[in-house]
Amino acid sequence: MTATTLHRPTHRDALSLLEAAFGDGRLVTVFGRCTVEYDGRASSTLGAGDRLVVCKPDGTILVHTDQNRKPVNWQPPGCTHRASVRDGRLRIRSSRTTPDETLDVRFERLDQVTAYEVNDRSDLSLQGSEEDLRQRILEDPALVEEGFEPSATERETAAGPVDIFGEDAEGRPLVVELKRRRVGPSAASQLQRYVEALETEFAADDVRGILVAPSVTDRTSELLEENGLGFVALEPLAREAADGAGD
Amino acid sequence: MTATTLHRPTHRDALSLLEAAFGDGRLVTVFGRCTVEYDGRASSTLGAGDRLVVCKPDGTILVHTDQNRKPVNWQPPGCTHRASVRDGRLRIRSSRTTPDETLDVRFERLDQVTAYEVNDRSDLSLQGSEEDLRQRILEDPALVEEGFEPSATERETAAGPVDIFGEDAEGRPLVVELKRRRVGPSAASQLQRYVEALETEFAADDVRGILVAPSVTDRTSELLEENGLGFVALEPLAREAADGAGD
DNA sequence: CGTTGAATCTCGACT
DNA sequence: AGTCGAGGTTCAACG
Repeated sequence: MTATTLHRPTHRDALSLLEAAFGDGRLVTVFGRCTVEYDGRASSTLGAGDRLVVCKPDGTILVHTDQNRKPVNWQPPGCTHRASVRDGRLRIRSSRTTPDETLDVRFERLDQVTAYEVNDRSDLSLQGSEEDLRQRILEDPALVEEGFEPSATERETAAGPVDIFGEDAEGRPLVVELKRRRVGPSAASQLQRYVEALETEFAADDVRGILVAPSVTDRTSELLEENGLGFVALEPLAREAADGAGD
Repeated sequence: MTATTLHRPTHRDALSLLEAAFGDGRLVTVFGRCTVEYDGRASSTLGAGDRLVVCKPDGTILVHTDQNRKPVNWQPPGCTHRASVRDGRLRIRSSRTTPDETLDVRFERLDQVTAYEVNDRSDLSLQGSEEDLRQRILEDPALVEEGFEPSATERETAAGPVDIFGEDAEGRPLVVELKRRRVGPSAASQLQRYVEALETEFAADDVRGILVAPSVTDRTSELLEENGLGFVALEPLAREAADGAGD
């Protein structure tokens, strides 16, 4: 039996299932009317309402309403779940240290409690990250510029590490800043700081900077021009139709 | 009845409940063995495993494994859920446009399907945010410095909007940058850019900058000194024991 | 441990 | 719809 369910259980019966499930590594969902209090890095209170509470065997707890991707309250992995009954009401408390944080869920009404046995050894395979973009360019540096020769990634500068560092066709230092999606002015000023840091380091004034991203905002485009920085439109994934690539 | 549950249903019975629930705004959970494919801003594939799938009436879909706070796959609010049966297997597809994104969940085994009616009008009350820190300072500007007189929040500069702008006891322009938690060098350079932008704007060289945060890293402290910027240790919430406030 | 930076960031606010 | 900035960001990598 991979799923054990109680419908409209008493708070004590719910407690029994929760304690058993916490003990043997099952994932638990509780649906009902509850209030939630959190105290830790910040603090919050949430009045009564119907919510889906998910307790994972790794110590994660999620409180979901009928809206939004983000849980309205939560605890990260590594927390300790404890269930109890106070004044005849089920309470789930999840806490951790460093930092000290506590989440309290008090149920006024229980609609359903379920414990699931989970078997999942499969890992997610994701494409389209900034890392993919880096790989793409290192395999074919001409995507940035004909004659570009990368010499290092994550090279340290006084302004922080740069994504790709190398030389252009004429032997000038070239800094490449990567962004996996459309970027604003912050990326341009970050690139400018790298260029300035390297010009100081080399006591030179011919360090070049190129921003590689799918597209940039208008203001960013101005900033790049003002600072003599370049831009190359490139997406982390090669698309069949390069429809909205240029901007 | 706020919760309707099917145990080990046929894929067709599950489809019926899903279609009904999607139609009348219920929240649905499906637990079973499934594969997941995503394509949109990035793309991913996930092999077969046991997962909890949550479909919210606002168009959110979450695929949770037994680990981590983050769903292994998801779609944000505003998506359209569609359920179907192909080759005798339940499939849930959630998609949207701008950007084009699709999530496909195919079930090999169904353990449980539940539809919940959710009533939740309660709003979260959160304390300890940067907004709280701003309030604290505007109510008592001396927390930053004796004689500080704020004149504007979110004042625009060439380097972007500054958190709090005003004058010090001697009438010099003063920029305050707020951070709700311990900060790194980026906050210091951001503040420096504000000061420089305002010195250009005023054609002056006496613009001051103060960083307000619970604490700063060592390197950041150096950066602040180098640039003649100030630092005030302050937390968004007044704590009973100001234990780790100074740094 | 803390520190750093990406993320299918999410989310709200504002233009 | 696009842009911007905060977040109890989360998360993994690295020192």
